[in-house]
Amino acid sequence: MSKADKLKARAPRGFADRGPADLSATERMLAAIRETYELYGFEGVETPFVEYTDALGKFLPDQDRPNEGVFSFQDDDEQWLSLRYDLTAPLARYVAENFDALPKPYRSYRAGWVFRNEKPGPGRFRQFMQFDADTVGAASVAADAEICMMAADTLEKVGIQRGDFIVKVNNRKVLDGVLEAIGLGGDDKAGQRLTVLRAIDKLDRLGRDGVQQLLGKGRKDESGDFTKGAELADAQITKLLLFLFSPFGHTASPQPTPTDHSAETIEGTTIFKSTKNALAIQQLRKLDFESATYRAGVDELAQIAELVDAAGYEDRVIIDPSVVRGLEYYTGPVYEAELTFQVQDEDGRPVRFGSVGGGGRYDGLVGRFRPEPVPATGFSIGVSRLFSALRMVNSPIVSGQDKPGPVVVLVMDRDQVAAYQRMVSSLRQAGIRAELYLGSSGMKAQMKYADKRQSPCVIIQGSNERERGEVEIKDLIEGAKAAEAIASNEEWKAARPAQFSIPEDRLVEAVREVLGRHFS
RNA sequence: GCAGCCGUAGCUCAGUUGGUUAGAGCACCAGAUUGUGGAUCUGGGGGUCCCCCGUUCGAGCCGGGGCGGCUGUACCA
Repeated sequence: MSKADKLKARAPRGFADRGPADLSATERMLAAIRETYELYGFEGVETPFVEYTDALGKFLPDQDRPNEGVFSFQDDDEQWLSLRYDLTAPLARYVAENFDALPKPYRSYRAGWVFRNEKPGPGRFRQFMQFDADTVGAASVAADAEICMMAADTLEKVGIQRGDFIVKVNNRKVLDGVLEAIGLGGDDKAGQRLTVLRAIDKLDRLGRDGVQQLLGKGRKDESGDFTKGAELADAQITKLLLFLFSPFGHTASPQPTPTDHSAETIEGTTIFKSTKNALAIQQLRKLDFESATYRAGVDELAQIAELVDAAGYEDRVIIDPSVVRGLEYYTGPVYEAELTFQVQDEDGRPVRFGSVGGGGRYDGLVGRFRPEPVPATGFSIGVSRLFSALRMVNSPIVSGQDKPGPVVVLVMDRDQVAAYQRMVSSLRQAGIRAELYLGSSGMKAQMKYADKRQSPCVIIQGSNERERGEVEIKDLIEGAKAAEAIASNEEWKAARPAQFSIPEDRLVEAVREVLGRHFS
């Protein structure tokens, strides 16, 4: 059979395998997140990967494009099912289904895989993990403030330094109020409102000029592709910019970014960067848009600011009116956890990491299943994104030393496998990772195998040792160090560095000693 | 989705105006060493030159279409 006839071994586009190093590092990171969530009083819950499509709330697949955005399929009874694309909608379903039994407010966390059927890119997969925490049944913005503080604690817990991240907070009511006040209220303006929100959402990436273009006629990107704008009048744009930059400077990071300036001039008014949430609230009140929604939203932000400032989080949880988040179901406070440090990619170009998580209040979601309205708020961490960020800053939680490989018992004589297996068993019974070499190659290959497995040492017993009732232990870590000084192969072989012989009944003891040398 | 760039061994890449059997380094396997990781030397396995169609006596190279990758942009619960 020629190679062309063989199946090509490849993971599907946008799906990734994970090796042992990733697995254990991810596990450590998840444990740290879980610990923080637990500390705040949240409890675990798990829901399935698959939900009824209508429970996910987006849209029923139509016949032509049943998998637009989500992975969907039909059950025996014609019911549409979908792989979940976030953890919020499934939680809403769970809470509604178990409403009477759950304590309220119900506070729970869960980590899990979610799936999105869209074009993958670097660092962007069709299967990825989220780690959420939600408070359901609490209308008070104290719940929102708490979740923001918890997000900050979580990032520190996994090894992001204070100052290298911020949790930005805004309120959809504020945004809605501003849009209303500049004449974009009403159902007929829904499309335009959406375009405006999308433009605002891009502030940190495109900067003020880009957003200004998108609010007006539109913007052309580097490749010459044109994005149609919201077609707002200049007066409307000015008001929006005044709003966006009112507590100006809160997307700031130690390094310059497109949005990081110490002052901004809009229509002759120069606005200086403020660094205090209370000041930001003052500014927002000063703008005084003619909208009850706006004032209610600012009041909520003021409460949140007061709570986080009182708890000493004012340098990490920051009011920022440019945060938009999802366009689908958020109804009140929205938040976004952003990493503010810069790193270099492989080509040495500076890269900003940006958002590693976000969330907000979704008061309408559980209510879809219930006769009564149920307020809820929650936060979601993009586990994979956070993980690669931690890799880049070398957080000890992901770069910590991996556990050593197994002690490998070499097979010198095929007819002695039972004896070798006995050694393996005695090591295992002593709690030491160990294995018999199960391949068919010679000794040299077995040494290479042990090396690749990161074995701390190998056990050697040929006929010579057996006759004396001994085994040889070769310390591979020590040996590798010793080898650096050896140039010729003859010397290398003769020296047998870091190798010693012991009576067979002292095997466990001696291996323990070797392990103790390197992994105390 | 749209736009630009790109596609030769597991990886990084050479490959002349279109001309024998397509190369290198690294990696892998084996031997030198009948029982020792590294280094060195020698040898070996690996390719539908992304795919299809076309032009040509002849295509890795030229043309068209497709697929895939990267970058930007759009969408994003």
